[in-house]
Amino acid sequence: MGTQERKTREKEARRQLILTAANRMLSEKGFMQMTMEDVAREAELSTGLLYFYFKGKDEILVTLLLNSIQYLNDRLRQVRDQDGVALQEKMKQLEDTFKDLLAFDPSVFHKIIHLHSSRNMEKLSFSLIEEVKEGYRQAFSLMTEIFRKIQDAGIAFSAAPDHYTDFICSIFLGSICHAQCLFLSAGDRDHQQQLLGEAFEIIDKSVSNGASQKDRKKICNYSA
Amino acid sequence: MGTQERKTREKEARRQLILTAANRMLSEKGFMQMTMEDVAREAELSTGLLYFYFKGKDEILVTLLLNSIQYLNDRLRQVRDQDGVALQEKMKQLEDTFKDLLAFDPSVFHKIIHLHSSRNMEKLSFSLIEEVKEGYRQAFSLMTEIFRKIQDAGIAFSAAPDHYTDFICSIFLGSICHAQCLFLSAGDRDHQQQLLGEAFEIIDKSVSNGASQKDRKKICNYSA
Amino acid sequence: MGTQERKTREKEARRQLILTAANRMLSEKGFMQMTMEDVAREAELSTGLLYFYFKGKDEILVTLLLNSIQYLNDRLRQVRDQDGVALQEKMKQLEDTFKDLLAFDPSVFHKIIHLHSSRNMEKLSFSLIEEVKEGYRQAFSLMTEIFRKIQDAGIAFSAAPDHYTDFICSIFLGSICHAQCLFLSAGDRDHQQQLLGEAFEIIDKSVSNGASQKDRKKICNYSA
Amino acid sequence: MGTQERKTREKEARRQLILTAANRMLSEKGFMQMTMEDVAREAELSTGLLYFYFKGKDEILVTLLLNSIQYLNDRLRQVRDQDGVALQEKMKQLEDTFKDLLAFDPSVFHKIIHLHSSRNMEKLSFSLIEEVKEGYRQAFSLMTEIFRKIQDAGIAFSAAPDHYTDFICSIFLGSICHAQCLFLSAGDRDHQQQLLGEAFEIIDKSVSNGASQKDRKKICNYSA
DNA sequence: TATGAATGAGCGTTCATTCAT
DNA sequence: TATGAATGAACGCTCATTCAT
Repeated sequence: MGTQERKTREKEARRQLILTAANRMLSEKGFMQMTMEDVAREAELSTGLLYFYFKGKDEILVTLLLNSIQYLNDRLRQVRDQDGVALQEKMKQLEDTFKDLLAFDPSVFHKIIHLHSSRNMEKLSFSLIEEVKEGYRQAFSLMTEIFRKIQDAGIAFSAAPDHYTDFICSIFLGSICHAQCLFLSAGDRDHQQQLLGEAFEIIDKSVSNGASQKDRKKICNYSA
Repeated sequence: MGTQERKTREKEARRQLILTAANRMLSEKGFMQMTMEDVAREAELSTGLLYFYFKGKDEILVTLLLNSIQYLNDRLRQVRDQDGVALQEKMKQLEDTFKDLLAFDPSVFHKIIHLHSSRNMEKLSFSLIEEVKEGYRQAFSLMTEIFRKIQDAGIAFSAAPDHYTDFICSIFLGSICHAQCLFLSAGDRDHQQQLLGEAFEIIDKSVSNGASQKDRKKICNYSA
Repeated sequence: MGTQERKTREKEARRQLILTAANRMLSEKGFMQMTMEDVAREAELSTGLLYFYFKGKDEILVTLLLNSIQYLNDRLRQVRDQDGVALQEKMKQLEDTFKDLLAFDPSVFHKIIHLHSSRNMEKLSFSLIEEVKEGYRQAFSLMTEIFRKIQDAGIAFSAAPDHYTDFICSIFLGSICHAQCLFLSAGDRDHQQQLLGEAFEIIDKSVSNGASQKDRKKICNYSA
Repeated sequence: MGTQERKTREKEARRQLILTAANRMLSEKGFMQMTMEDVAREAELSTGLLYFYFKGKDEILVTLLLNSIQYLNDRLRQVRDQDGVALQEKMKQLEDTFKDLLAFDPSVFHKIIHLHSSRNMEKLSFSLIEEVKEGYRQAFSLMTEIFRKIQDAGIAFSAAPDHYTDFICSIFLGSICHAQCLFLSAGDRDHQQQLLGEAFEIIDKSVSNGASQKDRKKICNYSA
């Protein structure tokens, strides 16, 4: 019935409310400094209610991370499935994907970091950890497929597709981290997007260069 | 006086004892899980004494980080100042520098991460923060100098030297972080060095490619 | 009216449903570990509804205890009123009564214990406490009557009937408690009934012995 | 050195201070209602310090229980080893032992009860649980030895010594529990000692009766 | 210098109870 | 009657830091 449906919707809305509030506090204070009371206050709810919707603090974090992973994978799937585009376009799409992920979740890096902070996973349910693992695997797999497609199109990559996946992942994560170092040393803000952009620029050029040696004609247009 | 000198030396030795112990615990448990009592036990000292040598937990962390930054900068200076080597050699030296940094301090990444964890710097003394900033600046500056030298030697870089600095820093930090993701998703160990190696391989090739088009003769031997 | 009556009946049925569920959870988890949500889930009702039928968690416990007390008193009345049986038979009936009480409510001991746990009675309504008191008094009174009858029949008891009441009550409660100690120390199960049986055996024999000295002829058949 | 020794003594004194405070609060409020802050306040210490001396709330309880068990076993050993006393004396000594245990630790019953409250032992260290088990076993074993000695002396017991052990244990525990029932129903205080006394009186008489039939001469004086 | 006992604020979490619907 | 989301006080426990000796 409509009533039942509305309730379900409202419950989901509450969950989202909490997640949004947690995300705000997470960006503001970091995971360790964020208390459940912070989240409750930000969401204008009682602390107890948080535990009605989530098993605990860690589950909130992981749920948020899973959201971001899903966002990334959705975008990666689009990039993979979109045919008839030029190589540079594919790389540009990848760059935009990561930039948008960063806009979608500015603290995705910190979520990943905390999740891996050894002792924090022990309290998580097995299935939730599995979801994260699966999310990671899908992301890696999708990226590798994309790189393979590019390579199959004749572009001369200097390494195997899965190495490119690792390479791009490292650059994504590293750009965020290095941006913080720059922020500390120079005081500027928001280098993340910029660093990512510059890194992709370097990669793009080197790829074009590499490509040029093999099959320059094939660069512009290839189909899956 | 000799006595005074000996005292100073012994004090410094104690500090090192604590730092070494802290480093061990840091690798073992991570910063949040490491308690001051852990450090004291590992150093076979009392907790109270830690506060005689260091202002607090954070200061220990930052001191350790400064050590690692200094190690890095020393190495970078050597790379910069060593003349008469081929381009590939310079890149290889850079790669080795970072790999050695990782061996020298396996938890350097986590130190950086924690330092930036927003609220953790408030308790630190101004001068200590300045030291870190200065260390960062020097590292960036040294790397940029190195890249500039390479570029000056006629190697066709696809970007400005300081962008390469950011690029390499990102890759260094990102490789460590991504290695953890791989560890979670695949269960393998110790991808850090490997990922870093693969990343440098990709860069090397692209640089060679780029270089080859411009001035292949100049690659092999250049002098500052 | 019939409708009214049905409603009353249904309401009582609901109460019983809750009580039964609570009893199950009580045996399974113990009072402190049993949450109201446990009870609600077990009864397939909502938590809120529990508070329509009962003032709170403690009231459920006490209501269950009252049930068991009533069961005991009903049985004791039967033992008291049944004439023309031998002495040993009376003692056997008493033994069976307690054993059946234990079967009827395996957690009666824990209910009693919790009720007495000092601060737990403060929240209970005056009348409910009075009911428990009255139930206790009736049980003690009934048992004393039974012992008096036995004594009046010429059996040489070594103590006054009310002392025997206390004695038997202590043995009943103590057997349950001691069974738990044995369970902890030896790991065996279900000593309750056995301990109770052994205790009664000891009592029986000593009573027979004592009796034999005075008036053995009167043992076998006496009437109230 | 003297200083070291004094420190050790003072530390032990602190432990005792906490245990004493906990015992007071335990009698006053019961285990569940007693908070660590209560104990700290009563001992005029900070809550944190409690955790320096004890692993947690449960460990305090068990330590107190172990104290009482040790007290009991010491007394039982004395009873067992004292030769050349009459049978009645042995029984009287047993009675006094339990009465003194009750005076030594008025809440020993509640400690036992809580310990057995299923889920509470999970947090305890294995060795501590083993100590309790061993304490129980020793008590049972000592009592059984005592009863065997009495029986060997020619006293006609109506049951095996270990059944008598169970019997006496049940009566001890049951008397305390039943005293609470009486307190609730009648409002009187301190029936514990009295009930225990009455119970022993009943047992004594029945034993004397039983004994008289076999070997009255041996009652008065026997040696191990 | 060195010790380690002492502090105490703070946090994650639980759960009996209430209340809007 | 019935629901179940919402409340919020309470508690056990941790640990960086201090301080008397």
